[in-house]
Amino acid sequence: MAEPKKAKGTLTIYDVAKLAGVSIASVSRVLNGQGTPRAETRDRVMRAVRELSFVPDGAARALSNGLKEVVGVVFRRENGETYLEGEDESFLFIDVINRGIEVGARRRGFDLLISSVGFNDDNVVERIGALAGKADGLILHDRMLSAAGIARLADMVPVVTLAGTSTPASMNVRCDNEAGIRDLVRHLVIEHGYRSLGYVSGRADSPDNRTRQHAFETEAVAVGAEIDTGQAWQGNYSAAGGANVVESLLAAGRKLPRAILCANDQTALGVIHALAQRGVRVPQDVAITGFDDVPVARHLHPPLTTVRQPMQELGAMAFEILYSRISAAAGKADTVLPVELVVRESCGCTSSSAKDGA
Amino acid sequence: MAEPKKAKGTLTIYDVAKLAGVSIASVSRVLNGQGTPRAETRDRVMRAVRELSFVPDGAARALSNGLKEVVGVVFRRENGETYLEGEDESFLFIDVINRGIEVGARRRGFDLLISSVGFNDDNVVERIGALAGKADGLILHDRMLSAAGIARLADMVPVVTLAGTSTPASMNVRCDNEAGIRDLVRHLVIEHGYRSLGYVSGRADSPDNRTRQHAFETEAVAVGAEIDTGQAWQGNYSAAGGANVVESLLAAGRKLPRAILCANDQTALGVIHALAQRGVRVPQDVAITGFDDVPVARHLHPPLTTVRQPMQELGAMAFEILYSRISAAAGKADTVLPVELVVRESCGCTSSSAKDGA
DNA sequence: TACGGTCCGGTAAGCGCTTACCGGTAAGCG
DNA sequence: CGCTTACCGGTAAGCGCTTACCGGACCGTA
Repeated sequence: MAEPKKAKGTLTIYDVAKLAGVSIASVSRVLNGQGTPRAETRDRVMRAVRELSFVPDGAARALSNGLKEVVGVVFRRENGETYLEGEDESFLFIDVINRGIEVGARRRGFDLLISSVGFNDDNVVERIGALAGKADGLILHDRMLSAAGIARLADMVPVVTLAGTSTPASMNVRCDNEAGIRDLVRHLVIEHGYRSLGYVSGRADSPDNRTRQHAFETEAVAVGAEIDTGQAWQGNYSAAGGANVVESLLAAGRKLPRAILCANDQTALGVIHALAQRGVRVPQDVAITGFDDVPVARHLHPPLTTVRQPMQELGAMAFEILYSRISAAAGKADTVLPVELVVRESCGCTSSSAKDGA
Repeated sequence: MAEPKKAKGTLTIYDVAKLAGVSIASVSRVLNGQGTPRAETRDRVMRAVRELSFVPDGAARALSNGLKEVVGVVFRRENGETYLEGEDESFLFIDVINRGIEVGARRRGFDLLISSVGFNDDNVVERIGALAGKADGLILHDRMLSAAGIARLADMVPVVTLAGTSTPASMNVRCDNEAGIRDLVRHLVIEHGYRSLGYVSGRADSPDNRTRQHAFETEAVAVGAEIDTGQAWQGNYSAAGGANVVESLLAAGRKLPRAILCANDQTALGVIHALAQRGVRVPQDVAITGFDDVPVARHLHPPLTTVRQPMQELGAMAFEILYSRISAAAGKADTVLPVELVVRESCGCTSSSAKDGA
């Protein structure tokens, strides 16, 4: 406040020490709460720090401590510049997860170094590698990189992937897709007595989708329901994709199964819309379920029965796993978070029998 | 790929140098493209780097170079955990701006260190201060901190604020609110001949809002229109706030002005909705305009006449300003980006006369 | 053959911090 | 009253990198 300081940013612990009349070691100790400095020493240091608006240089601390307290987070941009309607949803997911990571990180004094990757960027691994050099570890969102790419990065720093699969070198955190689908199938078959089921899939390259589809087939067989499958059921996680599946199924004159599980809520939204257009009633003629429990799910007509994934916990957990790996060289390779069946009305339950998990 | 490396992360430039059979200086030079190493030297280094999956440590580089290549970005979370419907909009703004910052940053090899702040977090300045220690500069989104808080941070690192006002120590980037409002007022008064105007304001504490309101009053007077003002016109940037204003104006039996400017598109959305409820026709009875040009603006009934702000450019510009300050100790204190009037139909233009800027 | 000029590449210092180590002072004890 | 013990706090090394500086090798020229 008083002296004309040197060129901003050149302020070091030496300046503080000089002003406080102590050694740099004392300044460092006070700042980090190490040792047991005398009250007077502490005061003098604190006063000098305040006077100078001193903040210790993160790079120097990192170098000395071997800990940057920074975690790199990488996600995929849907496309270059503009944002489409449908994109909001996945955007929101990413944000909620990142928020979870941030909450977990803050608890340990870490900050988030964020980088997004476009669909057809090149040198992605190199770019993320550079990021890795500035962080203690990396969290990679869904569908970022090939297994080989992940392995290369995992060679440099600890890596946690989300909703993927763990590799020898990287750890993974995901939600319990199997349990979610299993609960859905059982609810539909055992409680409602539906005998025929269909599954509108998500993007073919998504591990989450593959897991869900596989769980669907396995569980349906286990409870003795018929399933309708095939290329016609291929969606892509979007409402448009879901509507398409219904259109082409109907156009081909196929009889719809009694209940249709959708890969995610967006898809269910499209399916319900397309069905309504054709005069098919939900749930009287066909029961529909989603997956995710996005905010609008409860406002659909009928309110959507779905599976809630704990997105924010997912992020927080991803950080925690990474952190334990960073600080203790140990971390669970594959972590599965529980999901929750949210029964509303699109499955055929009535608002009185449905217990909305909200 | 072959040797059992030392504990991951302990890999240094010395390891690379040893494997390549050169000195650390050569490794560094090759990695940074300095000097003119022989082709053979370069090859040996590159091969060793690849073999070891080496990435130079960012902290050490930063310490040595005096440049971290990291910019801190701070924004405000609307509230703790859940996300409300209306929040999406501002969320999106933040994301688009951040995306702009990222684009600008990438060009210079910088990454984004991101931190969000809750409404009633405490020690905000301390927390951001810690962030500042890990970054070369800070970009603060709208309405984060008091001027004093900003000043304290600006004492530590270069600071750019968005949509605020510059202080002696910090720089600011914003859109040209005055011009936007001026264009709107002129269009309504001069081209359409409306003689009475109203302005539904945004949050009272928003610099953007204050600027817009002031420009509205000034310009309306300048072109000789009557204006209706007062407490009744206080909105809060939300659709609900806009609807509220209309409700209470109507409930009080006040005659509406011929045209109403809204502080932002969200507000206009609420206003149009409330008006429709009461049977007031837009634009036949009352013309409405927004501000921002959010994606839905063109899909409203009638399509909304508004002002487009170059959000992504805003972010990119903020970074560029900050960067010039970091690298050359100079940066424009106050930067104003041009906006664009987007004439659609809610002002009374017809789709043929309106030239949609999309 | 000898000498000057180029060009590479190695050696070492230093970036700002943390902390092991050690020395000095004061209090406790015999 | 002198010696041990404890407690603070200072000195200096070292974290992994960049780069100024310098020396050696090789070329060209006389």
